Amino acid sequence: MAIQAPEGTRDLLPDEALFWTRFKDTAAEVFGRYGYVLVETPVIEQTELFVRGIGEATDVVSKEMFTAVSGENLKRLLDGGAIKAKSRLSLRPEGTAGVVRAVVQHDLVPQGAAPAKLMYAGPMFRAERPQKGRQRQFNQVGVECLGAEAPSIDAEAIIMLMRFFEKVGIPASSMELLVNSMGCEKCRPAYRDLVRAYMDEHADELCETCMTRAAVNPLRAFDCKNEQCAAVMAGAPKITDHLCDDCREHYAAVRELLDGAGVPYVEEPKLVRGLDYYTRTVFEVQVVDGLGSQNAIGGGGRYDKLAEEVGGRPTPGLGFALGYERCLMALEAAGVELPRAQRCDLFVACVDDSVRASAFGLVQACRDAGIVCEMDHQGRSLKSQFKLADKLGAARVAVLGPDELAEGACTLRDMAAHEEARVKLADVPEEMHRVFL
RNA sequence: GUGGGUGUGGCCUAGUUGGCUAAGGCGCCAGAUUGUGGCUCUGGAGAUCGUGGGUUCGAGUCCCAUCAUCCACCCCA
Repeated sequence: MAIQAPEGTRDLLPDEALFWTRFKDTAAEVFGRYGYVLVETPVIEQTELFVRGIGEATDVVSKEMFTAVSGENLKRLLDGGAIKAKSRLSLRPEGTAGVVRAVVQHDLVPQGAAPAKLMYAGPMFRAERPQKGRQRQFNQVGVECLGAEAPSIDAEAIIMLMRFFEKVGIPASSMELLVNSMGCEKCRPAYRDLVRAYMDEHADELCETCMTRAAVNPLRAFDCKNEQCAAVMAGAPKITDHLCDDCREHYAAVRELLDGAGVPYVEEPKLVRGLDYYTRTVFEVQVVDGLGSQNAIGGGGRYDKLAEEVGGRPTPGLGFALGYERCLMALEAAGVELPRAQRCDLFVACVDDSVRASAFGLVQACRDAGIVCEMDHQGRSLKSQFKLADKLGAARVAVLGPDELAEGACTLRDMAAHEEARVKLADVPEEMHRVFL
């Protein structure tokens, strides 16, 4: 049997590859207006980075990472040996950890400096079972702002995320922005204990996994899809009622700025993110339909302690990631069509084999002049050359036969207008430019 | 990792309670008088029915396994 792409991966064929490129370009253009510039970090990082940054207990790290080691080190591991920490590598499951690592490593935020605003776009890898809206290799576009904790940073990032979604064609009416604050290391532990205590009181009404969560990370219980759990958790203490003064003010300021910008949002006290590094502001953008049960197209938040986790000096940070494939599904649900990658401005058709060399020369001259030009390479009849030209969407067809060649010209046909005219071969590139510019 | 659905030419499908040379549409290729497209018509190529076993006189149709895929759980973008 022919070899197929690995489970949960897929090929971006020409039309989509073009769309993905434009998607990234649009992101760079929109985010660039807010001062964000592109960085490229490795697809593999030391496993340690993700363990420390994202959190060892998170699902992403504990069971969804692809580990990468060299063949030689793999042999050592299989033989029961040990390898150096720096040789333990993983394919990145998300983009933030790598960018923050790069910021720390290259000291992009020296003390007293203006914040670093960075964006990235590329594949992420998670060893999950694929389903609608979830693959093992998928593309994300994200931004990270390090070195500023002002609520205006949170607000502008959220605003530009919404602006981007609208720019690529996702109807505002089909999106919902959820926001919440998760507090900081000062107020969250106390709140977490409150939730845990509440859950213990209702232990007999909650599912098993939720009770496991109560011990490890009680906040995750808010995500449980079990109806009864959801009902019980609806009565649990809300983080927004237990924020410290600083966090409450910060959160209020973010909302005020969003209000001022006219960006609609829904406060969702149950919104908790699955990655350990989040503090204070968290947000998520969901689409109403078309995405199955994976309805979040973007999400992020503040992570003021992450730089320290990775070994840097204390540096506040904020970022978000958006899923390209999920956006694509949202666009398809909205009826947006992808552009065609293949195009052709001019097709040179040969009447018989005697003119092929001349035709080849004409094609080459046009290409050198910047025209997308093609000819037949399979000895097709003139009739089928026209069919091919039509299929390629050629705007003009240059017919080259013994008659034309005798006078150093070709018959240039306007496919849409059904009109033809004799044009000197040397004048074809110029004529094409006249038509298209 | 767990659960369920699906797997027929490049694509989408038909295939009745297992039975004559696996059917249709799209697409592809070639024609429909003299050097020309998009519509229409005609003809043609192309499938050992995901793979490997098994039951049977006989299996695309039943059973098992395996692979792939889809959907859901978990979790995330």
